Amino acid sequence: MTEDGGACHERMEIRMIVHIADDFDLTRIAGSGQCFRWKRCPDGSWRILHGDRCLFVESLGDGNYSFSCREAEFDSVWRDYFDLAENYGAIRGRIDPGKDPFLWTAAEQEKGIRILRQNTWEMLITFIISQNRNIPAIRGSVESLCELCGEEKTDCRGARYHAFPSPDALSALSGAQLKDCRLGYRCRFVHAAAEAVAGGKLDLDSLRGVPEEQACRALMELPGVGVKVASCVSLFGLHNLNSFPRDVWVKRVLENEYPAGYPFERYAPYNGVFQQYMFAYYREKP
DNA sequence: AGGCAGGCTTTTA
DNA sequence: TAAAAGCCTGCC
Repeated sequence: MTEDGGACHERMEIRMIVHIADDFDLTRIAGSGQCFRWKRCPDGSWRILHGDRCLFVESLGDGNYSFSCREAEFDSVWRDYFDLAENYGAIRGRIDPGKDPFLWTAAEQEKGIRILRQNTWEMLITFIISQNRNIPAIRGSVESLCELCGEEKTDCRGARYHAFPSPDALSALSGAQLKDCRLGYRCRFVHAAAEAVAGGKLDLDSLRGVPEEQACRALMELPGVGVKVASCVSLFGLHNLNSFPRDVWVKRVLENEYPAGYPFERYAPYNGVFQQYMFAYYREKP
């Protein structure tokens, strides 16, 4: 039907249609500051990189989505990545608009966000990089790292991409190479984290399922990992939905909207989900 | 002892 | 020029 601007190379991608009745807004997830390797394609689909995999997802409306994978891969990889077993509508339903109008508005406005189950190692490096930087700058550095030492792959549309670097690949980089990724003073933090994980001193898999506070303590033994970065790794990499990262925006929310204190007990064990609504909502506010 | 100011690299708006 | 999904050090 419509020509592709003359650049219509044949697509070999497999497509399957998935119906998702629960919250699932690709644009909001992409903008929520938890993933830095999603890219919107000119055709409106999203290219999503996860580990060494690449997926294209597109919203078709009415809760239907096109996924560029077979059912087996959807079931074994992406259902988990998108946390589709969790009911985010029900989590939002725990907010009483009368008791907490601010959080209710934030959640209503940012409806569609989910907490992705991302790779713990990738989250550790990404959030070490994130400190004192805005989201576009974080994206740039992560992408540079991946191009520098991530395995080169080809996606189902024939384009090249780089997987996130392995701990070994990253720990093998020289200081000068890391500097080229515009990491600044975070260079030594990234290198130390890569050495710790590659050398087996820090076993990220062993942190799964352990209490959030214990996991954060272990992460904070790394230089450059404080409370904020550790809680991001806990929430986005270990999927501890009660972890509550306090960045500058969330601190503003707590100061401005909850001067008498925020009711953490009321929202356990989903404090991290509500944190995402508040973060995204406040960041977009004029 | 624990709370706080200042510094740190670079990009973005 | 200030601020950015912060952390570390040194000082009191």
